[in-house]
Amino acid sequence: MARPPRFDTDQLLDAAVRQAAASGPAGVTMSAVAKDVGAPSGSVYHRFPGRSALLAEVWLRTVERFQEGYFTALESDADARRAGRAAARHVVSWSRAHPAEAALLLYGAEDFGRADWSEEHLHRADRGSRRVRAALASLAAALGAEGPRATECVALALIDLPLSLVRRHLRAGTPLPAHAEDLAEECTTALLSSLPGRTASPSKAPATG
Amino acid sequence: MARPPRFDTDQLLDAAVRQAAASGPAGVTMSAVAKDVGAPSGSVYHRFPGRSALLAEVWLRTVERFQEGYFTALESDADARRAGRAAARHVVSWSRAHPAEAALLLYGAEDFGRADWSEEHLHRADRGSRRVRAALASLAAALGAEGPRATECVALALIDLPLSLVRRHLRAGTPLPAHAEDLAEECTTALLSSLPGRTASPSKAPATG
DNA sequence: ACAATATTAGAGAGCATCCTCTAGAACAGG
DNA sequence: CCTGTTCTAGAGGATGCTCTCTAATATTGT
Repeated sequence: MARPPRFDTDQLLDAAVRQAAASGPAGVTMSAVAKDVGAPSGSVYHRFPGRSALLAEVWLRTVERFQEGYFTALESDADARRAGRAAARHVVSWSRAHPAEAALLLYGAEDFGRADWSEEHLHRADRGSRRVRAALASLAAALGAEGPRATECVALALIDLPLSLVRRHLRAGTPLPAHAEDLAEECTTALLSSLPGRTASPSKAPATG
Repeated sequence: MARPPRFDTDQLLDAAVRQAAASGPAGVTMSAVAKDVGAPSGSVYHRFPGRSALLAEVWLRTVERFQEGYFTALESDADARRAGRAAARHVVSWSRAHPAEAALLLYGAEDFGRADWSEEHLHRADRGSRRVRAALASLAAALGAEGPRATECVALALIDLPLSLVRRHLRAGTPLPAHAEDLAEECTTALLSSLPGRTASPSKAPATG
């Protein structure tokens, strides 16, 4: 007993992603999103209580969609080194498959107005980052390297480094080259092989790389 | 035969840097800068023809100040590997010494309205990036690795990776830890040691690439 | 002292955006 | 058909920002 929606939430968020990729988080205005899908601004406000909510949702949806495959890759292999390589590849290939959403990932939650988010949105964000931190720490432990410094190095290898590669090309406007996944994997391998405190020795499995 | 300025260019640019570090490039508004130094908006427009010019100047001044020391580090040593390590350290230590300006470096020229820049500003920007590309390519060649892929890997090792380290802490709001320079150097060393096509050998040697 | 000039000072027009508000349209169920 | 709910539709106020314009002011050289 209700009128079916002409513009649903995902449709609006898709438009928000396009805007963010094109003009940055600041370009995600309620009117820009409305115009993008051909809706009046009232329809956008019907779905989201305000701009902060829209920004939070578009950021969280993107991050969660990315993390979905990322965790799968991270847990794809019992060997920590191989799992790390798979994760690095995933960052690049996911970005290749979803360039607009990848452009979003290059920003941070602060750029999407985290300061104005609701409790619930903050909670969702925290949940995600805690999960990432835990996975990275456990992978570092599996590699035999513990402590915050090792975890930081693993984070650099498995997240920041592949993202840098993507950022470089998105900023330049050039498409990701075909060998980008290989390059990311190689670089990650190199970093993991020189973890502080260790040089190279498997956790439970043999194999170096 | 002229009245001395109460608010000079550098003072206004310093305020712009503070604003950009605090609220991103979008937060650099003419009125925010004016209020920051306690000047009326007219004084800001007396120095800069418009917002695009202010954004261009603050971006270029920051990049050029950074590059000044960066190139010195890159050319500090005839051995390419040592020079690369010095460059990576410089990225981190400069960011530690100039946190607000480092926050700016984490953005890109596009975020500072490059699309609206004057010919001259575009020229200054191009000049800088050409010089960086040249230095990286020459360092890659000195390492015996040629081709765009090797250059890209060197860029990752000498720029993006140390910047990622800085970004991680600036985003989190935590200060750069004392060992950050060491960590950057180690990671860069690891990457340089595994350049595509090579593994390890001195500077002028034949090359595979 | 006087003229010339660079600069401050700030009001206000023009514009875009965020958000509110009211009116009505489309559809499911009785 | 009729009722109730969800949603579209878009006008309009409030706010904030860019930029212009006029007038006043401080300083130097003569």
